[in-house]
Amino acid sequence: MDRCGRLEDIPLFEDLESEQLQDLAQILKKQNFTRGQRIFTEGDEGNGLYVVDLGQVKIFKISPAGKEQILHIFGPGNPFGEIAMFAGESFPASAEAFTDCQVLFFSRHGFLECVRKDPSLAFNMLAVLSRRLRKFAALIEDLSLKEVPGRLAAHLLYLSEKDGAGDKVKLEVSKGHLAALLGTIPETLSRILAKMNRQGLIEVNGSTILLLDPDGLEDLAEGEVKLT
Amino acid sequence: MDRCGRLEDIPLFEDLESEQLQDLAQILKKQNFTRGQRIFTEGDEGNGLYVVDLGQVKIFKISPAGKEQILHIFGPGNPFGEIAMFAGESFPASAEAFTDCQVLFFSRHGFLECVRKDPSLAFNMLAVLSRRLRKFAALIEDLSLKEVPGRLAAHLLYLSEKDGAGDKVKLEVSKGHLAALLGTIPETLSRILAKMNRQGLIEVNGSTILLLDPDGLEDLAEGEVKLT
DNA sequence: AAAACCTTTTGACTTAAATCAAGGGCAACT
DNA sequence: AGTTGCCCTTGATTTAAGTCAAAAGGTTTT
Repeated sequence: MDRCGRLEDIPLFEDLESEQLQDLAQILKKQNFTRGQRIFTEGDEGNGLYVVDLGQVKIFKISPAGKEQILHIFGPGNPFGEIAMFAGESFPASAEAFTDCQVLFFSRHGFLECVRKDPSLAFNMLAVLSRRLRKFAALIEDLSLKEVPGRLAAHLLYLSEKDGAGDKVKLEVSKGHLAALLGTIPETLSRILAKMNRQGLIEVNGSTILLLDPDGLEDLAEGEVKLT
Repeated sequence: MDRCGRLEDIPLFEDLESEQLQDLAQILKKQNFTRGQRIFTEGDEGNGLYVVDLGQVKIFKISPAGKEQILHIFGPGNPFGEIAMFAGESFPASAEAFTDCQVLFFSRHGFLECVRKDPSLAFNMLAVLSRRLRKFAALIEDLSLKEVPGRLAAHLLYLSEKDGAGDKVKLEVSKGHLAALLGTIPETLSRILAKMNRQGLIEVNGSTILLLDPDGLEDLAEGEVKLT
């Protein structure tokens, strides 16, 4: 989705009564942010729900030492800031514009009203939250039980599946950001890419990566083999 | 909560119409498990929702090498297995009886029917999922951005807050399990406890830990100081 | 009380990944 | 063309934490 022309094109708002769509359209406010601009910060009080309309938004945590763990990079159609709506009021992580972007903002009260009225919206929201829990569970598993090569292999396979583009994967983020997504640092990522390259698992060309040995990557991702 | 006598005592079912409570009571099935018994395994098809009635249930991931990351230890009143209900069908992690336990099981179809009928149930479910997302986000932060002493310090402070028992914390799980909860191994945990002891941060007596220097622990948890 | 079992601790060692520091490649701008 | 700045890579080193092995404490069983 390149842009959310109509509300009903947003997965979260699928199958909604047109009455609710109108209500939502009423309370919606568009906001613009430039690349790098902070949308909200961990700990801030959450006053509503955001949906990416245009561009990309990064959800992340950062340590005092400055190391960053990216939790999500959301594109058009993805809601964020929802946790604060349903549990407590503070944001559990920070959000900033990953690219110049436009977001739709729905006030807490108005949105909750709509959820209460339309079971479809509640269901869609439950589906969104469940998918994110699943994704987080996978990330926790990666961080706790896998080493960086395993995480990288899993990520590459995930990308190749998602894009359906065969064995050629095009990174849509810089390698530095990929490192933050994998819970490591650029230097380590660089070394591991080089090592995988040497071993004939992949072929790296700038931000294009050719998966030469998907089975080998699978073994790495499963933790059955080590990258020697 | 020591046991869920009535459904309406379960937070998830708070504020429900009595009609829905009756529906739920209809479809509910009680199941018993003995300590260590598997309830379901990651990847299994999810056919319904569980709620702990008696005892404790462990939700976890395990690596091929046998290292375990515990995601939750749930006591009475806590639902689990819900992600498979709302997003995809497979369980994202495994569940086993942490103690002998009894769980309530609600079939997928019947439960979804209730959610559709009663907005309160949807809301309660959204709150549950949101709280878990928040908890997972914190765990990801810990694993990615903090070292083990920081995680341990954070956990101890969390326990002391939760129990409200001043500065004396009683571990309800073995140190081995605490290690798996923190994403490390017993040896490492043991060493770090000993080190914190030596530095006068805590005083360990079996499974009772006295927090001698909460501020120092706070600094550790925030990553502002290192345990030398 | 002895045996068997499980948990925890301690020590010596290895290893994965972070840190520190420097250099290389590439694009944008002047 | 040259400079600036950014991103990426490479090398040397440090460090946190995992591994392996053994011993010490406890608890339950027989």
